[in-house]
Amino acid sequence: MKIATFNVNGINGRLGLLLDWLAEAQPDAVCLQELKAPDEKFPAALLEKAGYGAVWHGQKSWNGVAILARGSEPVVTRRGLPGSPDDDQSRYIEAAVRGMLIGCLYLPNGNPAPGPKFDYKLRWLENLLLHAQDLLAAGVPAILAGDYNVMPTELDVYAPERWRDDALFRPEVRAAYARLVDQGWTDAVRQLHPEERIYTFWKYWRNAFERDAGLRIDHLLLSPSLAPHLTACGVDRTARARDHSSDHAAVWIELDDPIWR
DNA sequence: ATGTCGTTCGAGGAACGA
Repeated sequence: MKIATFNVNGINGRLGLLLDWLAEAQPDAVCLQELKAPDEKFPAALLEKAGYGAVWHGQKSWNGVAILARGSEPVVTRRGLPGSPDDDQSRYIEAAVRGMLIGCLYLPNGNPAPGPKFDYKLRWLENLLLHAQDLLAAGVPAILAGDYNVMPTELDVYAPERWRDDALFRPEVRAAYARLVDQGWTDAVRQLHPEERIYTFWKYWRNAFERDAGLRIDHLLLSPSLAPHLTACGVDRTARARDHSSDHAAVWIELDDPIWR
């Protein structure tokens, strides 16, 4: 079973790109972030035509997350993280897909730091950690995938010294990410490629992609029951290389158990 | 400090978030 995460940076503005990528990559399940579209403008019919059932949690202008499943309808288990009823930003959706629970998240950027946006990011992280702990306690096969807006280590940044004070790399957020992983989650890409420089995002500015001046901020975390089934992973750079692409590439993993095919 | 996008509002291009 192939599961991917892709920050599309505007689902309607990049619909052609998304459909091309789906046809080419053929993922079984996909987490999408930054839809930048309200619920009523989610292109469900076109995705259905492409063979994907979908659930979504939209928002006008900003944020917005969705989960796609090839040949089936994801069953929503929650929209928004528990413990944050006053959070009006659409950044989390969770659904059951083929016997596993998929949490799709778009963590706050948090810049400028320090400041209220950074505080919001830290609060959001703490809520995520609480929920992630509950998922592990429930013992279900689960995956938490999305745009974390966190580079976990120096290996995940093309120029660590320049990002030291950025909200995506500050010690507080790296520590929170490390605590999340320490709960028992497996960072899939790092598990298979512990030493390799792998990026998933490149700014639009200054030919960052061409220079490979990137960041690894899109992650797929696997619960203990899923981690042993991880067989492969990758970053799809071809879509990022196209004109008018998202600033993120899609990241995918492959799980081997026939139960999940 | 800079640069580049998508989106909104509202009718051209600025503001905002990333």
